Amino acid sequence: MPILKAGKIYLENTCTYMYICIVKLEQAIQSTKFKNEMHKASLNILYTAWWLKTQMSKVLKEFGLTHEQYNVLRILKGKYPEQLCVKDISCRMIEKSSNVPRIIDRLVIKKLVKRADSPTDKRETVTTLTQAGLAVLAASTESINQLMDEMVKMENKEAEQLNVLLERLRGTEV
Amino acid sequence: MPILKAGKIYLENTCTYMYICIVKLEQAIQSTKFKNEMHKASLNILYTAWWLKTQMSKVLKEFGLTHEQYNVLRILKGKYPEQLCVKDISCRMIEKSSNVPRIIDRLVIKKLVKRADSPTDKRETVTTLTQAGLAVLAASTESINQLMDEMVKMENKEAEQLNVLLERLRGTEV
DNA sequence: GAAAAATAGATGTATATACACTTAAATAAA
DNA sequence: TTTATTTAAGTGTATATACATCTATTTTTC
Repeated sequence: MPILKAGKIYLENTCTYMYICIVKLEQAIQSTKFKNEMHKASLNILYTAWWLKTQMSKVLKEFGLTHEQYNVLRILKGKYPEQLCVKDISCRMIEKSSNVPRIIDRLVIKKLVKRADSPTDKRETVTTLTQAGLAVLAASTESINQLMDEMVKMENKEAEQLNVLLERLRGTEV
Repeated sequence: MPILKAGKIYLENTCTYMYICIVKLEQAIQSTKFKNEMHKASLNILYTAWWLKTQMSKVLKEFGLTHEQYNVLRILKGKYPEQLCVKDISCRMIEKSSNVPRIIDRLVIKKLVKRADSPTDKRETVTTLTQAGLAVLAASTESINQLMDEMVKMENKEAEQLNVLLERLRGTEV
Protein backbone atom coordinates (compact mmCIF):
# COMPACT_ATOMS: atom_id res chain seq x y z
CA MET A 1 0.00 0.00 0.00
CA PRO A 2 1.59 3.25 -1.18
CA ILE A 3 1.36 5.96 1.46
CA LEU A 4 3.16 8.78 -0.35
CA LYS A 5 4.21 9.20 -3.92
CA ALA A 6 7.67 10.50 -4.61
CA GLY A 7 7.52 13.86 -6.33
CA LYS A 8 7.25 17.51 -5.61
CA ILE A 9 4.95 19.25 -3.19
CA TYR A 10 4.03 22.91 -3.21
CA LEU A 11 4.40 24.99 -0.07
CA GLU A 12 1.80 27.75 -0.32
CA ASN A 13 3.32 29.73 2.48
CA THR A 14 6.64 30.35 0.79
CA CYS A 15 5.44 29.63 -2.75
CA THR A 16 8.18 27.09 -3.26
CA TYR A 17 8.34 23.46 -4.29
CA MET A 18 10.00 20.67 -2.37
CA TYR A 19 11.05 17.35 -3.79
CA ILE A 20 10.20 14.21 -1.90
CA CYS A 21 12.43 11.26 -2.47
CA ILE A 22 11.75 7.81 -1.14
CA VAL A 23 14.46 5.30 -0.37
CA LYS A 24 14.88 2.25 1.80
CA LEU A 25 17.77 2.25 4.24
CA GLU A 26 19.61 -0.39 2.22
CA GLN A 27 19.56 1.89 -0.81
CA ALA A 28 20.23 5.03 1.16
CA ILE A 29 23.49 3.85 2.67
CA GLN A 30 24.26 1.18 0.06
CA SER A 31 24.50 -1.58 2.58
CA THR A 32 22.63 -4.84 2.91
CA LYS A 33 24.45 -6.68 5.66
CA PHE A 34 23.71 -5.56 9.20
CA LYS A 35 24.99 -7.20 12.37
CA ASN A 36 21.41 -7.63 13.58
CA GLU A 37 18.02 -5.90 13.52
CA MET A 38 18.98 -3.65 16.41
CA HIS A 39 22.12 -2.48 14.64
CA LYS A 40 20.07 -1.83 11.54
CA ALA A 41 17.51 0.07 13.63
CA SER A 42 20.24 2.34 15.02
CA LEU A 43 21.45 3.24 11.55
CA ASN A 44 17.84 3.66 10.47
CA ILE A 45 17.22 6.15 13.29
CA LEU A 46 20.37 8.12 12.48
CA TYR A 47 19.45 8.18 8.80
CA THR A 48 15.81 9.10 9.42
CA ALA A 49 16.84 11.93 11.77
CA TRP A 50 19.19 13.28 9.11
CA TRP A 51 16.41 12.98 6.53
CA LEU A 52 13.90 14.82 8.73
CA LYS A 53 16.40 17.57 9.57
CA THR A 54 17.36 18.06 5.93
CA GLN A 55 13.76 18.40 4.75
CA MET A 56 12.93 20.78 7.58
CA SER A 57 16.07 22.86 7.05
CA LYS A 58 15.13 23.45 3.42
CA VAL A 59 11.84 24.98 4.54
CA LEU A 60 13.43 26.99 7.37
CA LYS A 61 16.02 28.41 5.01
CA GLU A 62 13.23 30.33 3.27
CA PHE A 63 12.84 32.19 6.56
CA GLY A 64 16.60 32.61 7.12
CA LEU A 65 16.54 30.19 10.03
CA THR A 66 18.62 27.16 10.90
CA HIS A 67 17.09 24.12 12.56
CA GLU A 68 18.62 25.02 15.94
CA GLN A 69 17.58 28.67 15.73
CA TYR A 70 14.04 27.48 15.03
CA ASN A 71 14.24 25.16 18.04
CA VAL A 72 15.24 28.07 20.30
CA LEU A 73 12.41 30.23 18.95
CA ARG A 74 9.88 27.44 19.62
CA ILE A 75 11.14 26.99 23.17
CA LEU A 76 10.78 30.73 23.79
CA LYS A 77 7.26 30.61 22.34
CA GLY A 78 6.34 27.81 24.73
CA LYS A 79 6.74 30.16 27.70
CA TYR A 80 5.98 33.48 25.99
CA PRO A 81 5.83 36.23 27.23
CA GLU A 82 7.97 34.85 30.05
CA GLN A 83 11.71 35.52 29.78
CA LEU A 84 13.93 32.45 29.76
CA CYS A 85 17.56 32.23 30.87
CA VAL A 86 20.14 30.32 28.84
CA LYS A 87 20.05 27.19 30.97
CA ASP A 88 16.24 26.94 30.77
CA ILE A 89 16.55 27.01 26.99
CA SER A 90 19.47 24.56 26.95
CA CYS A 91 17.66 21.92 28.97
CA ARG A 92 14.74 22.00 26.53
CA MET A 93 16.88 21.67 23.40
CA ILE A 94 16.62 18.41 21.47
CA GLU A 95 20.40 18.39 21.04
CA LYS A 96 21.62 19.13 24.54
CA SER A 97 25.13 20.16 23.61
CA SER A 98 23.99 22.99 21.37
CA ASN A 99 25.73 26.22 22.20
CA VAL A 100 22.75 28.31 23.19
CA PRO A 101 24.53 31.63 23.92
CA ARG A 102 25.89 31.76 20.39
CA ILE A 103 22.58 30.74 18.83
CA ILE A 104 20.93 33.58 20.77
CA ASP A 105 23.67 35.95 19.50
CA ARG A 106 22.56 35.27 15.94
CA LEU A 107 18.88 35.62 16.77
CA VAL A 108 19.61 38.98 18.45
CA ILE A 109 21.41 40.21 15.31
CA LYS A 110 18.33 39.24 13.28
CA LYS A 111 16.18 41.09 15.85
CA LEU A 112 14.06 37.98 16.43
CA VAL A 113 14.78 37.91 20.18
CA LYS A 114 15.73 40.42 22.87
CA ARG A 115 18.34 39.70 25.51
CA ALA A 116 18.51 41.42 28.91
CA ASP A 117 20.25 40.97 32.24
CA SER A 118 18.31 39.00 34.80
CA PRO A 119 16.97 41.18 37.62
CA THR A 120 17.24 38.38 40.19
CA ASP A 121 20.60 36.79 39.32
CA LYS A 122 23.38 38.87 37.84
CA ARG A 123 25.00 35.81 36.28
CA GLU A 124 21.97 35.13 34.14
CA THR A 125 20.79 36.74 30.94
CA VAL A 126 17.15 36.39 29.94
CA THR A 127 15.72 36.19 26.45
CA THR A 128 12.27 36.77 24.91
CA LEU A 129 10.80 36.80 21.44
CA THR A 130 10.33 40.14 19.68
CA GLN A 131 7.23 40.88 17.59
CA ALA A 132 9.34 40.05 14.52
CA GLY A 133 10.36 36.81 16.17
CA LEU A 134 6.75 35.88 16.85
CA ALA A 135 5.81 36.62 13.25
CA VAL A 136 8.69 34.67 11.71
CA LEU A 137 8.03 31.76 14.05
CA ALA A 138 4.31 31.68 13.19
CA ALA A 139 4.98 31.73 9.44
CA SER A 140 7.78 29.16 9.54
CA THR A 141 5.79 26.84 11.82
CA GLU A 142 2.93 26.93 9.34
CA SER A 143 5.28 25.83 6.56
CA ILE A 144 6.87 23.16 8.75
CA ASN A 145 3.46 21.76 9.68
CA GLN A 146 2.44 21.76 6.05
CA LEU A 147 5.64 19.95 5.12
CA MET A 148 5.07 17.33 7.82
CA ASP A 149 1.50 16.73 6.70
CA GLU A 150 2.57 16.31 3.09
CA MET A 151 5.77 14.40 3.76
CA VAL A 152 4.80 12.01 6.49
CA LYS A 153 1.57 10.12 5.99
CA MET A 154 1.38 7.85 8.96
CA GLU A 155 -1.58 6.54 10.92
CA ASN A 156 -1.90 7.95 14.41
CA LYS A 157 -1.68 4.43 15.83
CA GLU A 158 1.57 3.78 14.00
CA ALA A 159 3.12 6.98 15.28
CA GLU A 160 2.08 5.96 18.80
CA GLN A 161 3.71 2.57 18.30
CA LEU A 162 6.85 4.27 17.01
CA ASN A 163 7.00 6.45 20.11
CA VAL A 164 6.68 3.39 22.35
CA LEU A 165 9.51 1.62 20.53
CA LEU A 166 11.82 4.64 20.64
CA GLU A 167 11.28 5.00 24.39
CA ARG A 168 11.93 1.30 24.75
CA LEU A 169 15.14 1.58 22.74
CA ARG A 170 16.39 4.30 25.04
CA GLY A 171 15.50 2.09 27.97
CA THR A 172 12.64 4.17 29.28
CA GLU A 173 10.02 2.15 31.11
CA VAL A 174 6.82 2.99 29.30
CA MET B 1 9.00 -4.64 32.77
CA PRO B 2 12.35 -2.96 33.25
CA ILE B 3 14.64 -3.62 30.31
CA LEU B 4 17.73 -1.74 31.46
CA LYS B 5 18.69 -0.23 34.74
CA ALA B 6 20.18 3.23 34.70
CA GLY B 7 23.75 3.18 35.96
CA LYS B 8 27.25 2.65 34.76
CA ILE B 9 28.55 -0.05 32.47
CA TYR B 10 32.16 -1.12 32.11
CA LEU B 11 33.77 -1.27 28.68
CA GLU B 12 36.47 -3.94 28.91
CA ASN B 13 38.06 -2.90 25.66
CA THR B 14 38.99 0.58 26.76
CA CYS B 15 38.79 -0.10 30.50
CA THR B 16 36.40 2.79 30.96
CA TYR B 17 32.98 3.26 32.46
CA MET B 18 29.98 4.78 30.73
CA TYR B 19 26.94 6.14 32.43
CA ILE B 20 23.52 5.19 31.16
CA CYS B 21 20.77 7.64 31.83
CA ILE B 22 17.14 6.95 31.11
CA VAL B 23 14.61 9.64 30.31
CA LYS B 24 11.31 9.89 28.56
CA LEU B 25 11.01 12.39 25.74
CA GLU B 26 8.73 14.61 27.82
CA GLN B 27 11.42 14.89 30.49
CA ALA B 28 14.26 15.14 28.01
CA ILE B 29 12.94 18.19 26.22
CA GLN B 30 10.69 19.45 29.03
CA SER B 31 7.61 19.46 26.92
CA THR B 32 4.29 17.71 27.33
CA LYS B 33 2.15 19.23 24.63
CA PHE B 34 2.71 17.94 21.12
CA LYS B 35 0.66 18.82 18.05
CA ASN B 36 -0.05 15.14 17.45
CA GLU B 37 1.59 11.71 17.77
CA MET B 38 3.42 12.18 14.49
CA HIS B 39 4.90 15.47 15.60
CA LYS B 40 5.96 13.84 18.83
CA ALA B 41 7.48 10.94 16.88
CA SER B 42 9.58 13.35 14.81
CA LEU B 43 11.00 14.98 17.91
CA ASN B 44 11.49 11.54 19.43
CA ILE B 45 13.53 10.42 16.42
CA LEU B 46 15.68 13.56 16.47
CA TYR B 47 16.25 13.17 20.20
CA THR B 48 16.97 9.43 19.99
CA ALA B 49 19.45 10.01 17.15
CA TRP B 50 21.24 12.65 19.21
CA TRP B 51 21.26 10.27 22.20
CA LEU B 52 22.70 7.39 20.15
CA LYS B 53 25.34 9.62 18.58
CA THR B 54 26.39 11.06 21.93
CA GLN B 55 26.80 7.65 23.56
CA MET B 56 28.72 6.31 20.57
CA SER B 57 30.93 9.40 20.34
CA LYS B 58 32.03 8.95 23.95
CA VAL B 59 33.31 5.47 23.11
CA LEU B 60 34.90 6.55 19.83
CA LYS B 61 36.72 9.38 21.56
CA GLU B 62 38.81 6.79 23.39
CA PHE B 63 40.15 5.86 19.95
CA GLY B 64 40.60 9.47 18.82
CA LEU B 65 37.77 9.13 16.32
CA THR B 66 34.70 11.21 15.59
CA HIS B 67 31.41 9.60 14.63
CA GLU B 68 31.86 10.61 10.97
CA GLN B 69 35.47 9.44 10.79
CA TYR B 70 34.30 6.08 12.14
CA ASN B 71 31.56 5.98 9.52
CA VAL B 72 34.14 6.51 6.74
CA LEU B 73 36.42 3.80 8.16
CA ARG B 74 33.49 1.33 8.26
CA ILE B 75 32.56 2.11 4.67
CA LEU B 76 36.17 1.50 3.57
CA LYS B 77 36.17 -1.78 5.51
CA GLY B 78 33.03 -2.90 3.70
CA LYS B 79 34.93 -3.01 0.41
CA TYR B 80 38.45 -3.68 1.71
CA PRO B 81 40.99 -4.12 0.14
CA GLU B 82 39.27 -2.32 -2.73
CA GLN B 83 40.08 1.38 -3.09
CA LEU B 84 37.09 3.72 -2.96
CA CYS B 85 36.78 7.15 -4.53
CA VAL B 86 35.26 10.08 -2.64
CA LYS B 87 31.85 9.84 -4.28
CA ASP B 88 31.55 6.11 -3.50
CA ILE B 89 32.17 6.92 0.15
CA SER B 90 29.82 9.92 0.10
CA CYS B 91 26.87 7.99 -1.24
CA ARG B 92 27.23 5.43 1.57
CA MET B 93 27.40 7.99 4.37
CA ILE B 94 24.46 8.17 6.77
CA GLU B 95 24.58 11.96 6.63
CA LYS B 96 24.85 12.64 2.93
CA SER B 97 26.08 16.20 3.16
CA SER B 98 29.17 15.25 5.13
CA ASN B 99 32.30 16.72 3.61
CA VAL B 100 34.15 13.53 2.81
CA PRO B 101 37.38 15.04 1.35
CA ARG B 102 38.06 16.87 4.61
CA ILE B 103 37.19 13.86 6.76
CA ILE B 104 39.68 11.83 4.70
CA ASP B 105 42.27 14.61 5.21
CA ARG B 106 42.10 14.04 8.95
CA LEU B 107 42.24 10.26 8.62
CA VAL B 108 45.33 10.60 6.40
CA ILE B 109 47.05 12.75 9.04
CA LYS B 110 46.31 10.03 11.62
CA LYS B 111 47.69 7.48 9.14
CA LEU B 112 44.49 5.43 9.31
CA VAL B 113 43.90 5.64 5.54
CA LYS B 114 46.00 6.12 2.40
CA ARG B 115 44.99 8.37 -0.46
CA ALA B 116 46.20 8.01 -4.06
CA ASP B 117 45.30 9.30 -7.49
CA SER B 118 42.94 7.09 -9.42
CA PRO B 119 44.68 5.30 -12.32
CA THR B 120 41.55 5.35 -14.48
CA ASP B 121 40.19 8.85 -13.88
CA LYS B 122 42.52 11.73 -13.15
CA ARG B 123 39.74 13.66 -11.39
CA GLU B 124 39.29 10.97 -8.76
CA THR B 125 41.31 10.17 -5.70
CA VAL B 126 41.02 6.72 -4.16
CA THR B 127 41.31 5.79 -0.51
CA THR B 128 42.02 2.56 1.41
CA LEU B 129 42.51 1.59 5.03
CA THR B 130 46.07 1.20 6.34
CA GLN B 131 47.02 -1.61 8.74
CA ALA B 132 46.71 0.93 11.56
CA GLY B 133 43.27 1.88 10.25
CA LEU B 134 42.16 -1.76 10.23
CA ALA B 135 43.40 -2.23 13.80
CA VAL B 136 41.76 0.93 15.17
CA LEU B 137 38.52 0.07 13.38
CA ALA B 138 38.47 -3.48 14.77
CA ALA B 139 39.08 -2.31 18.33
CA SER B 140 36.61 0.56 18.19
CA THR B 141 33.94 -1.60 16.58
CA GLU B 142 34.31 -4.11 19.41
CA SER B 143 33.69 -1.32 21.93
CA ILE B 144 30.76 0.05 19.94
CA ASN B 145 29.15 -3.39 19.71
CA GLN B 146 29.65 -3.90 23.42
CA LEU B 147 28.09 -0.52 24.11
CA MET B 148 25.10 -1.33 21.94
CA ASP B 149 24.56 -4.69 23.63
CA GLU B 150 24.71 -3.11 27.08
CA MET B 151 22.82 0.04 26.24
CA VAL B 152 20.02 -1.18 24.05
CA LYS B 153 18.16 -4.20 25.26
CA MET B 154 15.48 -4.71 22.71
CA GLU B 155 13.83 -7.85 21.41
CA ASN B 156 14.71 -8.72 17.84
CA LYS B 157 11.04 -8.54 16.92
CA GLU B 158 10.71 -5.04 18.34
CA ALA B 159 13.75 -3.85 16.38
CA GLU B 160 12.19 -5.31 13.24
CA GLN B 161 8.95 -3.49 13.98
CA LEU B 162 10.90 -0.26 14.54
CA ASN B 163 12.61 -0.65 11.18
CA VAL B 164 9.25 -1.15 9.46
CA LEU B 165 7.82 1.98 11.09
CA LEU B 166 10.85 4.13 10.21
CA GLU B 167 10.65 3.04 6.57
CA ARG B 168 6.94 3.80 6.65
CA LEU B 169 7.59 7.24 8.12
CA ARG B 170 9.97 8.04 5.28
CA GLY B 171 7.34 6.82 2.87
CA THR B 172 9.14 3.73 1.69
CA GLU B 173 6.85 0.95 0.57
CA VAL B 174 7.87 -1.98 2.73
C1' DG C 1 37.90 16.88 -33.49
C1' DA C 2 36.33 21.20 -31.13
C1' DA C 3 32.97 23.29 -28.16
C1' DA C 4 29.63 22.53 -24.58
C1' DA C 5 28.01 20.11 -20.69
C1' DA C 6 28.65 17.20 -16.88
C1' DT C 7 31.35 15.25 -13.20
C1' DA C 8 34.90 14.72 -9.28
C1' DG C 9 36.98 16.75 -5.98
C1' DA C 10 38.85 20.69 -3.52
C1' DT C 11 38.12 25.05 -1.23
C1' DG C 12 35.76 28.98 1.16
C1' DT C 13 32.32 30.64 4.52
C1' DA C 14 28.73 30.79 8.03
C1' DT C 15 26.75 28.02 11.38
C1' DA C 16 26.68 24.24 14.63
C1' DT C 17 28.75 20.58 17.75
C1' DA C 18 31.61 18.90 21.42
C1' DC C 19 34.36 19.94 24.90
C1' DA C 20 37.65 22.48 27.73
C1' DC C 21 38.44 26.62 30.07
C1' DT C 22 37.54 31.39 32.07
C1' DT C 23 35.05 34.86 34.67
C1' DA C 24 31.66 36.66 37.60
C1' DA C 25 28.25 35.90 40.80
C1' DA C 26 25.70 33.13 44.08
C1' DT C 27 25.66 29.64 47.58
C1' DA C 28 27.71 26.64 51.04
C1' DA C 29 31.13 25.66 54.42
C1' DA C 30 34.68 26.96 57.67
C1' DT D 1 32.38 36.61 57.81
C1' DT D 2 35.72 35.02 55.10
C1' DT D 3 36.92 31.27 52.18
C1' DA D 4 35.69 27.55 49.27
C1' DT D 5 32.59 25.54 46.13
C1' DT D 6 29.17 25.63 42.78
C1' DT D 7 26.69 27.62 39.09
C1' DA D 8 25.62 30.57 34.78
C1' DA D 9 27.22 32.24 30.97
C1' DG D 10 30.59 33.31 27.75
C1' DT D 11 34.93 32.18 25.02
C1' DG D 12 38.28 29.38 22.41
C1' DT D 13 39.39 25.48 19.37
C1' DA D 14 38.94 21.45 16.43
C1' DT D 15 35.69 19.13 13.81
C1' DA D 16 31.48 18.79 11.16
C1' DT D 17 27.46 20.57 8.31
C1' DA D 18 25.34 22.95 4.54
C1' DC D 19 26.07 25.41 0.84
C1' DA D 20 28.21 27.83 -3.00
C1' DT D 21 31.98 28.21 -6.01
C1' DC D 22 36.24 26.92 -8.50
C1' DT D 23 39.39 23.92 -11.26
C1' DA D 24 40.65 20.03 -13.73
C1' DT D 25 39.02 16.35 -16.13
C1' DT D 26 35.83 13.45 -18.71
C1' DT D 27 31.88 12.85 -21.50
C1' DT D 28 28.56 14.41 -24.71
C1' DT D 29 27.04 16.80 -28.65
C1' DC D 30 27.52 18.97 -32.81
